[in-house]
Amino acid sequence: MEFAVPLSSPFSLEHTLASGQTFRWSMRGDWWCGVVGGEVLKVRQEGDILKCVSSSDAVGASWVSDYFRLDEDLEHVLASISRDEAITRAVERFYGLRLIRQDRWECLASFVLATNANIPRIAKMVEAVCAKYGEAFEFEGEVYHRFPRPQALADSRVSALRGCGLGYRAPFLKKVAASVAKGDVDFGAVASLPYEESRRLLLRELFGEKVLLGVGPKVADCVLLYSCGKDESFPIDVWIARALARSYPWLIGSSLMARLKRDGKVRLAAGDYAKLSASVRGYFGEYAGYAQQYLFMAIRSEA
DNA sequence: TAGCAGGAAAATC
DNA sequence: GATTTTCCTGCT
Repeated sequence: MEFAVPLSSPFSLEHTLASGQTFRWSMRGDWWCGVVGGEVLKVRQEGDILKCVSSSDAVGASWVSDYFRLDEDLEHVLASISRDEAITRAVERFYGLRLIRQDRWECLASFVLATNANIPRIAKMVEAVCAKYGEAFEFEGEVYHRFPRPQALADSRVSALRGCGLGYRAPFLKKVAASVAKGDVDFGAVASLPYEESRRLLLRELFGEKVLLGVGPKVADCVLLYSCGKDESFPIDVWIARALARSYPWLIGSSLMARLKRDGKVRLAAGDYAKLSASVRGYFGEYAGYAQQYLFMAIRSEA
């Protein structure tokens, strides 16, 4: 079906979909094309209108508006995070970038694959897994694959997952899928809690056991930010750590700063992550996650 | 807690 | 072409 979604608040489709928060979108001709909500969605921005084509009525204007969080007041968010020159420059440059509301299981599974990989590689791994384990369907004469159900990956063989180029990530993905398939991960409960508690719950610290192998603090923060509506979540990857070291040295503890300078590597020890996360969230406030996304784009664009 | 391995693709030289 | 790096976590 074809439909249009009017934009009443700033939005940049390009910056939003190219910001590394999601992995199943690509440019095909004039359209951004993705498989979301179990359907194909093609989107093109023409000024303050989004032109859309989807493979089902289920993915219509209200679905698109919810997915891109179009009813939320971005200007308010950006005013809130613009606390210094570095972030203000990033906001001006990538104005209209929005955090989107992704499927929770897909987001979790995708970021389990993200360790020690770059964005093109993550996208490749995700597509390979979808092609092998996701339900195939046809749209406009082409074959697409839905994101696999948790059970499909839980039932997979680790060796077959490795065949998708996952390497050591294969057993982690299978275990995470099994936990989700079994119902051990209550995403609804996670999403309903305040950030700190939701993070603990997702990491299963509340239950005293670690059910989710392959999900550390960074992956947990990505899942909370991109799929659970925790806008203050601030995932810290190597790029963000570099950006912080350069533009926000006062937010980084002196001992961590000294270590970063000493060996040049931006590898955060377990305790470092928690401290840095708290200090950055304290600085940027309730929309720290947006600040993270804009800073990520800014530092990446320099490379 | 600090150090290291992991596994393959992309980026860089 | 070889080497380094890569949106990190788990193990020792």
